[in-house]
Amino acid sequence: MDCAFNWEYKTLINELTQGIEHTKQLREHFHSVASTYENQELLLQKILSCYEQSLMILKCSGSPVQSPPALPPSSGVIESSVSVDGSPRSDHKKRSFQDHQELIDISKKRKSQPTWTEQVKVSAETGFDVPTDDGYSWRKYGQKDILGAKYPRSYYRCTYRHMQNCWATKQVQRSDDDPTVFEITYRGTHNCHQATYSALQSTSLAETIEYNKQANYQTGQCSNQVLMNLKANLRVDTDEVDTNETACPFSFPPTFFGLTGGGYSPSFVSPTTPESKYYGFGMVHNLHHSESDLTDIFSANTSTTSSPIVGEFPLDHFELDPNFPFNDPNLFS
DNA sequence: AGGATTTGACCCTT
DNA sequence: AAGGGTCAAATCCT
Repeated sequence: MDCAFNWEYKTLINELTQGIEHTKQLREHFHSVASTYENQELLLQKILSCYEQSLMILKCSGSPVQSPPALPPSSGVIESSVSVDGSPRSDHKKRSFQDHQELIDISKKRKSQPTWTEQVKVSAETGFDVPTDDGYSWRKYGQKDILGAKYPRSYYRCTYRHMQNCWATKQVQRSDDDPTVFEITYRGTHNCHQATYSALQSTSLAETIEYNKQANYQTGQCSNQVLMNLKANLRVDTDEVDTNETACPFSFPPTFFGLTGGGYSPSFVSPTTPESKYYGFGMVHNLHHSESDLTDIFSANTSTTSSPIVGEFPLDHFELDPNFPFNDPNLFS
């Protein structure tokens, strides 16, 4: 059976089921004295979102996601401080053909990574400082003056790049027009262990609408990426999917689906957050990714399947930290 | 001492 | 060739 269709079908069912569940909850809220307007509004948004997602899936079903090509032999080795033959990487001039080919693969991979931006406004409370805590642990690896920009651009990569082969990066650029606004460009998706926490947060909170409105409905376009985003964040059973070829081990930061910083509890933000300031503000998401890149995305992410850490997030099958706050009544509300 | 950040140099893309 | 992205040695911080 066609994997993409299979997944779309399941996602659709899942969306509609969730819509029913939310509607039931809303009905209960109507009969509850304790129910607040905000809660009801939130449920309404959830329901609307389910309908919108379902519609989107139906619209997109005309352009099914293609199965990814087999990985090139070298793509499993993404990057290391030494080359294949063990020589130091700094010796670029003597790079072998194999190394060169490897770099090309890496380049392709990076280029095809899903990319989206957030505009984050900081406030006086945060000291107008760089918004660093988005639920993930980042390490700064570069800073660069950009032509025509007043402020330098900072480059961050996932702290667990080498430990867990997580290739997510982000760029932080302060806005020229409004220095309190930071444009954060995320590239690639986390497949490190912290992604599990964050993905769970994203599903535990209802503010998943903002992203979709801003990034997808706004453009009126139907991207396969959207489907993959859904796949990464919804409770879809992907058991029947061949994980070697078509699994989409994506998980997006908690803000990716419009989750605002104030929406999730700092108590379980990131396992380790060196840059531990907490920011809460509205964000605008803007996904930009070409559909033609999809096959590369699959390739890029399937290359991580050999890793012991799996970023894929079908909630039915994930592994959880035993300390995870399941008892939190708001967790799955 | 080990990890994080800074920063100049290098590489790749356009 | 220019500009952006990344690397890695040097430096800083805890």
